[in-house]
Amino acid sequence: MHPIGAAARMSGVNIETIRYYEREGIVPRATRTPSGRRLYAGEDISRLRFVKRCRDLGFSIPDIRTLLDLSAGSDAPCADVKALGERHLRGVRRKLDELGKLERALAELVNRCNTGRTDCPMLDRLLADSNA
Amino acid sequence: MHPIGAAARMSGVNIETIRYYEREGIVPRATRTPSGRRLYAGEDISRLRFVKRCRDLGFSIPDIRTLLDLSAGSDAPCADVKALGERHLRGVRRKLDELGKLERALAELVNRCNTGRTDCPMLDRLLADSNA
DNA sequence: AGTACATCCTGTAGCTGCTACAGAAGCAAG
DNA sequence: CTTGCTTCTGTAGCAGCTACAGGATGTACT
Repeated sequence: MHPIGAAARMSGVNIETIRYYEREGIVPRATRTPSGRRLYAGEDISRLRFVKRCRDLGFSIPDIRTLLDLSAGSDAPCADVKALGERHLRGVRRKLDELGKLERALAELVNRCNTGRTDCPMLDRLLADSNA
Repeated sequence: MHPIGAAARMSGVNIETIRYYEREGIVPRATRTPSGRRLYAGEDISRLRFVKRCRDLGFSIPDIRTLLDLSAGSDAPCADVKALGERHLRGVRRKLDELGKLERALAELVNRCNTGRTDCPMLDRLLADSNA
């Protein structure tokens, strides 16, 4: 059994975040020492790692809750997990697409800027009232 | 002079957001009718549009403040504007890169899922304690 | 035993950029 | 004069943490 600091190091989730997850019910309440300090067993740390992996993949907290529920079920309903993953993937691709458009627009704007003179094509564009 | 609803329609910035920008000092305090309603002139609406364009390009509020200051200066320091744009562009590209990695990882995970059976490769991966 | 220092506790406030109320007041049309 | 739209202020909420403050506890060393 490890105190929260060790659990944080082992899981890659930081201390404050672990406490936050506990408040939110993402991880179960830790057992405590007589003085009230949290203690984590191996499976608790695995769960923290699971949550961290999901977060790194961009899953939302509600999605993670669902994934945890699914993984806790007697049968692991792969179809549901896959559906959730696919939905999330579509969201990620949409964002990727939007960010790509943004990148192109921004790059074009920055490229116009030839720093030689004082007047600024980028600023002019942003300030222009026409949308042409 | 237009009331806030018209200003919102004309600028594409919604009413609550306009008031928020005013509170934050992004746009100057609007003049008011005797009864206290906000009134916007053409230049106010241009400014709102400027802010909107910047937000659409992903600039943060502090960055927009800087851009507004730069554009208000007697000389428009193109070099500074360009530098800010480039810095932002680097940030966008970094995010794009990260999101791309995430997309690949997620796609691989989802692809592994063959919904036929009850046990779930994706979940297994997320749950696994090894990082192999 | 004393003391220094790290770690931990709870509870609350802050971050970004809005958005969504509630409850009151003004305004325009029939 | 009533109906219904718009606007007002002020406050709280969203996501997902992060950063305190102020106190207790644990550990290591002298």
